[in-house]
Amino acid sequence: MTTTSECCAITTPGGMSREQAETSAVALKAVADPVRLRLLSIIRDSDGGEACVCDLTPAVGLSQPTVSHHLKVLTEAGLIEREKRGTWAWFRLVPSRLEELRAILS
Amino acid sequence: MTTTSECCAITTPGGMSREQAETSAVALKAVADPVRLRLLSIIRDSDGGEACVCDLTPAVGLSQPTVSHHLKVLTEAGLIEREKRGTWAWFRLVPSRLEELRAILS
DNA sequence: GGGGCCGATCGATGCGCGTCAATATGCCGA
DNA sequence: TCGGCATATTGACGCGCATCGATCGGCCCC
Repeated sequence: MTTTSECCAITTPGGMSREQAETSAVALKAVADPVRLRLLSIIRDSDGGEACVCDLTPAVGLSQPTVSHHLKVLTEAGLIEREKRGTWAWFRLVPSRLEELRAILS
Repeated sequence: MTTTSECCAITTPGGMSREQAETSAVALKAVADPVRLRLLSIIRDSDGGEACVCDLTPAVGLSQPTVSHHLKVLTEAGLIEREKRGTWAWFRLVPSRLEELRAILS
C-alpha cells in the first residue's frame, strides 16, 4: 500500500473494535440459522406468545435432541426465555434482545 | 405428543416458511462474522463512505485473499457495492439492504 | 413406589466455512 | 511492449457446527 497514488492514505483505524465485533457476531450467529429463525417465528405466532418443545419438534421436522440444542443456543444468546411448568418446558421471546440485534446493523 | 394434558394441541403450523427461513439465514450469515462486521463498519466510517482493499487489508490484519473473500461474500449478499476505478476496487454500503436485514428480526 | 413420558446431555459423524500460500488476471507507467 | 502492482481466484487445511441415536434426570399418574 501507499505506493504511487492517492489510494491507501493511512485512513482511519476507525470502525468497531475487535472485541465488539466478536460479541456482536456471536449474537448474530444465533439467528443466522434457518431452523432457529423458524423457531423464533413459531414461538412469536403461538397462542400466548409461548410454545413447548413438543410443539416445536414436529413443526420443524427435526429430532428432539436437535431442537433442544437450537433452543439452548437461542436461550444462551438471550433471545428466548425458558420456563419449566410441570413436565413441559415453555419458551417465549425476549423482544428487547431482538431490538439489540437490530441495533447492531448500523 | 398429545398425551395426557393441554400441551401439544396441534398448534399453528404458522411461522415463516422453510424457504423464507433459508434465504433470510443466508443473508444473516453474511453479517454474522466478526471480520465482515468490522469491514462494514470501516467502510461506513471512511471518507466519502467508501474504501478500497488496500485500506481494509491492514485495518483487519488478515491476508489480502481473505479480505477479498469476505468482500465477495458481502457483495453477493447485496450489502456492499464494488466499483473498480483504475487499479483499485472501491466498496460502499447499500443502506437499503441493511434495512432489509433489520426487518427480518421481527 | 413403579412405569412412562418430556426434555436435556453425550458422543460421533459429516459438512460448511474461515484462513492462507500460490497463482492468475487486469491495469498502469516506463 | 514489458515489468510491476492491486485485486481476484484456486486448492488445501483445520476447526466449528448441525444433526442424529443413545442415554440420563425429572415429573406425573396409576
